[in-house]
Amino acid sequence: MDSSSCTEVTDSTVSVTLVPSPPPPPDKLYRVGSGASVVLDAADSGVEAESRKLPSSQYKGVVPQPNGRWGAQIYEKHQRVWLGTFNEEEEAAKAYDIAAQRFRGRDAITNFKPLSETAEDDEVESAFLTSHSKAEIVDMLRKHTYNDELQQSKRNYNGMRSDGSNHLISKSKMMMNCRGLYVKSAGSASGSASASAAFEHLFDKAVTPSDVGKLNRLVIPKQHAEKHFPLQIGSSINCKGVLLNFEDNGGKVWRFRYSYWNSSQSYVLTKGWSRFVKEKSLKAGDTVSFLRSTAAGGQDRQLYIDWKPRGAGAATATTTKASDGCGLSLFQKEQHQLVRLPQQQQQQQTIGVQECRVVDSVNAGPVQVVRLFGVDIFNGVINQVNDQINGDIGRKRELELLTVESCKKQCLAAEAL
DNA sequence: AATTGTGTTGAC
DNA sequence: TCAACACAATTG
Repeated sequence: MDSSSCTEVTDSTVSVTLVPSPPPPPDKLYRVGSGASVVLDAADSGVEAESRKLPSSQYKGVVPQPNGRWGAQIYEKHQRVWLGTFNEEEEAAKAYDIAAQRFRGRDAITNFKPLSETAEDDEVESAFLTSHSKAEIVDMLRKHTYNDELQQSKRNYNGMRSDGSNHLISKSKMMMNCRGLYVKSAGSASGSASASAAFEHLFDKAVTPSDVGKLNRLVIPKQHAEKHFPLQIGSSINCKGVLLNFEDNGGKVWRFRYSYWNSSQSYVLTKGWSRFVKEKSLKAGDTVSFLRSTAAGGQDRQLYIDWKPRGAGAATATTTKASDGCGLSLFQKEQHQLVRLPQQQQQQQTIGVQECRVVDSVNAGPVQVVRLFGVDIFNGVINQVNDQINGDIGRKRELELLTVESCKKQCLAAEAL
């Protein structure tokens, strides 16, 4: 084995000719069972042999999943890049198209022709694509947040160009982005509130081996949990808990399910936590800190999470673990009016969602960068950086990004992503 | 237990 | 490159 998969390729733009989109597959097949070799098992009369196999997709880059869903994938450098799973075959096909355009250029062969309706939109989308690394695009596809992010970027683009300082908004907004791509209803509208940042340190916890182990959960010390993250009875304590969003120093938003485990009588962060551990390479003994911005609204408690290596004080998470880019400590630099994030704090059914952000306080270093929350202030730069990162140096990071598993299921959408 | 998405292989 | 198939790794 060589490089562990996940290739991040250089931005070569191959040109292929476009293609008439393949005929829409009218028939919906349904499958059952697990495992590719499954069998519906009918009587076999030879001809029926076909029925035991998963139906192939008529779309390029789309593969059937044992459970009836569809996976999307694209190849590059002899390696497969997984684009996620989707309920609808067309969604998967679309995901492939997007990836194809990002990976192979505008003229890449796609399932459906133009990505966007109007020429202008198409233009914007292309720009959007190229302004993000392949890994980012893939990540969005896997998380089903692509559409949203694209929308956001469009808004920012229209609404505030020519205003020097808005570049960052675009990014941060995108990071905060939450609704799944299916959400059509209720829309946009929501204004934005500004988070004039002031951070309140909630508490720290030195993670235990089990916090970073296979259990995929972080135990929140009871006293802290009850004080800072009270679970509301009706909505969560009994079932799924709530989803909390945090943003890390790289500007990445992390969502963890927070709930109470009766069995162990403890408060825990579950879903999503393992990913954080993995990406940050958290080791037992390291410390995670939870913060909250005291926003004007008072009610909108944005949460942040930070972490530092065991050694305490100085080491820089960033350096050590290359995760999310610069460690601009919010604590120090704070007051970066980072600003208005879409306040879509919609709550869904039993699950409540809160917006939070994570910060890396460790690195208060002299970093004087133009990166805020890991985001470059200048768009152009973003690309370069990304592409560099994606070069050899950042292979690992790329990997992480790609592996960062995805929120599967649309539940996410439902769950308020 | 249900699902995802990776390992692999063979066809193109 | 690509998709089919098998199945290990993750999540729920």
